[in-house]
Order: sequence, then structure tokens, then C-alpha cells
Amino acid sequence: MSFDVDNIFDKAASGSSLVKNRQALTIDYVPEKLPFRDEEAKTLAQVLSTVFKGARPSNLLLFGKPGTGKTAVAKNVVDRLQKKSNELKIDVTVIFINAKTAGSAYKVLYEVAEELGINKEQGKQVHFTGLSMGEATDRILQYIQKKKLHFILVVDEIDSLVDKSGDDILYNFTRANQRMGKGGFVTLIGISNSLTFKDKLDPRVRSSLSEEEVVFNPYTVNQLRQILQERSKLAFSDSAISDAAINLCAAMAGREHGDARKAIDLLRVAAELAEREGAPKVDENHVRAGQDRIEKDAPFVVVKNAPAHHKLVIIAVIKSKSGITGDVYDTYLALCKRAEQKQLTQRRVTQIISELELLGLVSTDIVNQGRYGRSQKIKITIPPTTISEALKEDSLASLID
DNA sequence: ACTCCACAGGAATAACCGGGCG
DNA sequence: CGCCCGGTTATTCCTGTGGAGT
Repeated sequence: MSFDVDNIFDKAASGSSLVKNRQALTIDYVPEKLPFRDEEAKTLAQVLSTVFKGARPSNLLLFGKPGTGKTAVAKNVVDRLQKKSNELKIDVTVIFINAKTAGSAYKVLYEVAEELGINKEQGKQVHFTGLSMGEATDRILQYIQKKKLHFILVVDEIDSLVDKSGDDILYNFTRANQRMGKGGFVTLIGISNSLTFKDKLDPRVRSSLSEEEVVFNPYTVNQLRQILQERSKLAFSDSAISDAAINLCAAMAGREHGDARKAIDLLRVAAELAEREGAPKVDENHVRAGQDRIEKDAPFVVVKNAPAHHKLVIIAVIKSKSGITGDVYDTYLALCKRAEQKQLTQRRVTQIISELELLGLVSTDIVNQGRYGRSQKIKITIPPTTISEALKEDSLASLID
């Protein structure tokens, strides 16, 4: 074992790594040029350019499947807008927020307040918690009005915001402009993965939020390949990656729908594997191994960090012979007894199962057994070895046999 | 054709937590 | 301090349902 470790250290220290710019392979990296997204960027820029005339740009909605470059285009354009506004000495305040990583609707408001610097001022601050949503929104809008800010708010993954807490906030923000009169204004840019997102909105919000729309289509395999090639030039040392490897990456990621993020992720993991084994260049085998690794890694982490009862349910699903809800619930009850845990209701357990399904750990089929009722058949979708691995250091590990 | 099982899964509501407010 | 606020988890109660058995 120890020679492996030494080997890793030596490789890292020698500086002859395959990757010269690791940053370029991360999700956060926003490239200067975004191939195949000129049209979208242009539309976005055109809409936003109104701000240089001192008027309020229309609200925007950006749609598209994951990994189609929505976030990258938005960040890219918005960055340039900010730079330009600094040059021209026109005040524009841009804030970029990811609603999903923020967590809750309130935290979105809190982050906005934080970024705006409201909390550094005297008086009406927006604290970490304690205020009502309405009050927090009001304080932010008042601040914008008072300072006559030209405010552009980009909300990434805006659908998760609406799913969790409805469209009240959006309503307040979109309506704010009428209330504010001269001086300040707010432009909202929403980014959404879901094409049906608009249907969930209140009609009033819908019409004002999507004054303009930009739809991002998935990349084709060919386009993915070119994107990867360009990114590789930035990230890898000369000839540290074979064309075949890049092609395979593009093909694998393109198989579902052209998800550039997945493709780049795959490239990064493949590179890490190649480096670790001290290979002279990244080849197709590393890509394939990377794919395996990605498929296996995500559930491992999820299982490991899952709450106790979720783990119990997972174990119950594995142990129960039939996988039928009633059966799973019974084995779950038995497990709770052995682990001296409180027994949750069946309702809650079915809820947990559907959460596990969303996480991709189990799959369910509804089966009809006529006279003998109608229930779900639950199956584990990841290898049980991964689970016992993930629960190794857990106090519940003893329950798996 | 009708029944009726064994649940699914929605809605309302409660219990609890962390944290600011007055 | 008691209270309110929002968030999350869990319970209670409920209506809906496809098809094997009759």
C-alpha cells in the first residue's frame, strides 16, 4: 500500500501532471467564449443593454435542460455587463443567486440583502432569520428605492424556489417596479431546468416574469466534442489526452441529452484516474472507468449522509423478500426494534421511499394484485455492496446480514 | 358486473427546532 | 422572557384505484 501513496505524492510533486489548469474542468468555470451559444448570448445582451439608456430592461426567463449552458451564458453576459457599466460609470447592481444551493426562499432574500450590503447599514436589516417573508422583501425593495439602484437579479434554478415556497416572492419583485416609480428598478432573470416551470406560476407573475424568453437546446454530440476539445486545450498539457478519449466522453454524455456539464465532469474524473495511475495520457479506458466511478460515487455519498430512518428503509428494502410495501414496512418495523429506534408510520415510510426514488437509490413499480390489493414493488438500483460499504462506520451497519 | 384488498398519495395539521423580536 | 416566524419531519385522516376473485 505505502508505495502507492509515495507514488501519488511523487507524481504530484514532480509537477509533470497531465492537467495544467484544473480550474477549467470544474463546474463553476465560465469560459470566455461559449461555442454554439452566440444567439442566446446576443439576445440576452440586447435585452439587458437597455440599462445603459437608463431604462429598465425586461425580465427574462432562460429555459433548457441541465448542461445546456444557461448558467454559463448568463454569468458570462452579466459579467461583461458589469465591466462595461464600470467603464461607462453607470451604476448597475447585479446579483447572481442559485436558489437551490441557497436552500430556502428566505435564504435567497437573506443572501440578496447580504450582497446588497443592506446589513452593513443602520436600521432595516435583513437578519438570518426571524423576519416574515413579506417584511424581508419590503426591506430589500425599500433599500433599492432609497438608493435608486438599477438592480439586476439573476436567480439560477428558480424552479426550486417556486416548488418550495410558491411564487409570492417573485410576485412581489415583479410588481415592485410599479410601486417604486422613478429612480430604482428591478430586473429579474430566472433560469430554469424545467420546461413546464411556467405552468406552475400565477398568471400575473408568468406574464411579467417572462417578458422575454430564451430557450437553450441541448448540444449535439458533435458540438459537445468541439466544446470538450476547446476545454481540453485549456485544461490539459500538450497531448495529454487522446482524441479518442474526447470523442468517447462526448458520445457518452450525448447519449441521454447533450449535457455539457456531465461531459466535462466525466473528463475531469477520467483525468484524475489517469493521473493517479501515472499514465502518460488520458485514454478511452480512463473515460470508461470514470463513468463507472461517477455512477458509483454519487449514491455512496448519499447513503452515507442519509438520515437514520432513510438508512433503515434502505436496509429494509434490501432485506425484504418481495419488495412489496407491506413487506418492506414489516421488516422496517423489525429493524427499528432491533436498533431501538422510534417506529415511523407507514405513510411516512412511503414518503421516504419516494424520496429515495428521487435520489435514484431505489426504483418503484406499481403492481396490481387484484383481490390482494394494489401496492408498490420497490427495488434497489445500486449494488448492495455499495450500501454496506457506505454504512461501514455506521451504528446501523450490524443490521445488514 | 361487482366487490373489495392493500395500498398510493394528497391535504391538513401537529410537533419541534433554531433564531430574532420587543 | 415569552412570542413569532419559517422550515422540516411526522402523524392523522382521507379519497382513489386496477384487477383477481366471486
